[in-house]
Amino acid sequence: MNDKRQELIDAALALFYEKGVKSVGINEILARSGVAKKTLYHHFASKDALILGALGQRHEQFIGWLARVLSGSQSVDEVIDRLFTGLDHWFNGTVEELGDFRGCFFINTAAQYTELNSEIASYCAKHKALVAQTIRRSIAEENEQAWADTIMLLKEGAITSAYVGQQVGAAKQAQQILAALRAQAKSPTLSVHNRTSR
Amino acid sequence: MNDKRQELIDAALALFYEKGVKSVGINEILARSGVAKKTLYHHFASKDALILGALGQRHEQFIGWLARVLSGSQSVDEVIDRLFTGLDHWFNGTVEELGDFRGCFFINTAAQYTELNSEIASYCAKHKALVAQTIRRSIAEENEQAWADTIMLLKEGAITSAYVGQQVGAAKQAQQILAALRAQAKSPTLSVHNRTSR
DNA sequence: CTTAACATAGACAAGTCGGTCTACCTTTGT
DNA sequence: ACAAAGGTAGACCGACTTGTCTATGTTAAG
Repeated sequence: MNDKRQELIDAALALFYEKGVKSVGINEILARSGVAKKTLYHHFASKDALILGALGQRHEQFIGWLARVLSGSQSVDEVIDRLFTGLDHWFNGTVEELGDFRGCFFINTAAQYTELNSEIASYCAKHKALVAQTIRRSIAEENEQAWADTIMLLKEGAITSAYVGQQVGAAKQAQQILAALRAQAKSPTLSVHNRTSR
Repeated sequence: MNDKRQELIDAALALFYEKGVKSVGINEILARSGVAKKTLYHHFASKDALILGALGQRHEQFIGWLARVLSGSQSVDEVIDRLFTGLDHWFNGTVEELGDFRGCFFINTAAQYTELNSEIASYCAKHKALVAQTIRRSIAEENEQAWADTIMLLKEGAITSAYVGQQVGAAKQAQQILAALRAQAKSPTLSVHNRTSR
């Protein structure tokens, strides 16, 4: 049976995201899930393994949400519009799928596992790379895919500004910045910033 | 004497920034500083108070570095150039003043103190606001100060991308984006993005 | 010289941590 | 019917946590 394993991951992710991985003990996860300690250590070798499981679960959740938000986009402009509108909803807590907004789970977790080569820090970096890939693939125009990196940078800035800086309007701000960049890129007379590099 | 207090803060900040506030115990700070436990609790009411002290110290450090980097700037373009060149050096570990790059201490600490109204989370938000203010004041042109928010957003994105996403070139990427935005803002024919709003 | 402030080392309290283990129960396939 | 796999409850371990306290030493001002 994998359902005990799943219950553990669900409880762990909820608590980890709410309070931070270092602030949540094994026993709290057991109490919340109603699973016995022995069962936990039957499915996971250690707390770190459980954290990786929770990261994996959140990764699926987030990429799933992202893909749904971006699906059917016909242009870079549409990708930007959908993504940052979605982020705005997330920041304001109206995306049940992602839970109450408490910043990016991967950023928060990486901040607490500082050994750079740790499996956990690597997973967080990999997640970010896969998010970038998802954005890239949702851009129909092949010659515009370099926009994915710009979008990512603004997205990271918006998440951090919204959470740590408590700027709830950060997604809209980022969206305006991207709108300006797009307007410029489309202008034939002003091609200072050529978007084919990188 | 305040030098014991200072030694404690120095040791605490170094360890907290390197490993994260939750991963460092009081005893480790005492061992590193060579100060007695009783002395610590003479100067600080609790570990949280010591964390606030370390945040305060880092705030002074960072604002000091920032002001120095930005000092003498004559224009928004110059502010952007100096700031992101400085960030690039920081990310690549060539700013001894700020220590080995391990992301933003305030972002990392906020990620571990998730009660939104906690003194620690509030301090982190306040720090970000004061950084924004420092940037705003370094912009000579009064009608251009709204650029500070844009610069902040890109700066936060660059820090997070560099640390969590392990993209060492994030500062340069942000700088290119800002260069494009500036080029557009200066173009008389293309004023889609009016920079007086907030 | 005395007194007060500040320092030291480190035992100790009281609790939490991750993780192991015993003992028992339930489900499932052969 | 029986065995194996997976479950439960929770005692227990050793290490570590923040914070208090005793007992002693040093420094400086009046």
